[in-house]
Amino acid sequence: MDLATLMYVSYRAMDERVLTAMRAAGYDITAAQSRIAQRIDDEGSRLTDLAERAQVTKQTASQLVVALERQGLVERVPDPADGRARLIRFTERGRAAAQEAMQVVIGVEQEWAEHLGPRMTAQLRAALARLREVTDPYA
Amino acid sequence: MDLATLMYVSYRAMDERVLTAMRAAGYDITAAQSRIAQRIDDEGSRLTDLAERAQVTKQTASQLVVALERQGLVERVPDPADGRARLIRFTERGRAAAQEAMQVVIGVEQEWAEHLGPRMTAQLRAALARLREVTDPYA
DNA sequence: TATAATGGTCAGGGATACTGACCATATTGG
DNA sequence: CCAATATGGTCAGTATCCCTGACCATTATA
Repeated sequence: MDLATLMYVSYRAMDERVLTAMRAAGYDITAAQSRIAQRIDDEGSRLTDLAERAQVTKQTASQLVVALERQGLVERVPDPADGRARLIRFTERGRAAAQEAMQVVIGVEQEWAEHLGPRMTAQLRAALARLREVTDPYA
Repeated sequence: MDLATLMYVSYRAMDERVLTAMRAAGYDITAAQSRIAQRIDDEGSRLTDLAERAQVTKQTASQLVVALERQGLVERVPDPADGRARLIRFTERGRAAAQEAMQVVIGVEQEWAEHLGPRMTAQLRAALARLREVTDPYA
């Protein structure tokens, strides 16, 4: 099995775990919404930036933000620095959700670390970080 | 950045490379179609098995197979062992496409290996394979 | 100040993937 | 041996994702 497929398998497993946990916690969120939400800065982010970071068009990003907004997880406020722009930022509820999701990620990573052992875990992280240098267009 | 997201970044880069190359070679294939096609055995596979391996419903798998069939990449033949089932297998053109895709994957992996060096590449593969033991429901 | 660039939205469409209902063939328990 | 159940697939309908193209408002630039 090639490296990319191996990565996909585990990525997908994580995704599944996080979404299941979030649904159990009462958040009706999807994978794509989560990928956008993960990229919102604490001070708020512009749609264009979110789109670029998530590697989707701004139209797609906009749609996902609308969905997050409908669930009361984010809000859009005017950007004081630019009359055209609006800042997307977490609501209280959104921040709580983000933290909850992060807890799940940390938990799953701990499970993984237990299975791999500390040495292999460190090697995995180092290799992936290094690989990112040539695979992440927005690094 | 968490491990799963790091994996997603590189997985996605590979995906992009393969699809771009395939389109350049005249195959009008999508990522989802490719994920199904990758799982077709040389002797042919049943829809249900493909669906399970790709972790989608059989309805979704069926739809993707139809798309591959329309492009002349796969064909469906009755399964001699079971009157209900049909075997999905590559056509000549499909086999050629699969090989072409494999070449691209190998090429990209070589690029990655050059960036990481042989030691880190081996560590990455070993760690991912090990991780798969706890993340792949159909391993 | 006219032109171009940037931040976003609206409209429309194709692909992906799901649930639910259903049919045909195989398998199994009585 | 046959009724009940399981399995392999299809059909229909729908939500989400993500795209292209067209467009508007504001900002930056020549």
